[in-house]
Amino acid sequence: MLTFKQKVFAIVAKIPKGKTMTYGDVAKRAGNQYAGRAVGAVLHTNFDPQIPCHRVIGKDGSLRGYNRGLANKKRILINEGVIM
DNA sequence: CATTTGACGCCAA
DNA sequence: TTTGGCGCCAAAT
Repeated sequence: MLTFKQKVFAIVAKIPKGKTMTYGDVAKRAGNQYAGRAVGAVLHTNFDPQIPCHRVIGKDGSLRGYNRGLANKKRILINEGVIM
């Protein structure tokens, strides 16, 4: 049985390049439709550069946080073709 | 074990 | 359109 955060990591790691998911979406996939906050908390605690958490953004497309710097995250998203 | 905190999301004013 | 408030969850202390 994977813990919530393990699921979150797995899901985030599965996000295809050039694509983005909202925290709520990930939460829903992780098993809880209302665990958007928890998703953010999990990603915040995880400092693994191998986890493309930069592809996880707010529901309305707003960047929230990033363990490597928001500016970097923004840059990466643009670089991957995720333009709003 | 109980309390606090935060990278959310939706609704009402 | 912007601001404020409420509900929800898991991790950290």
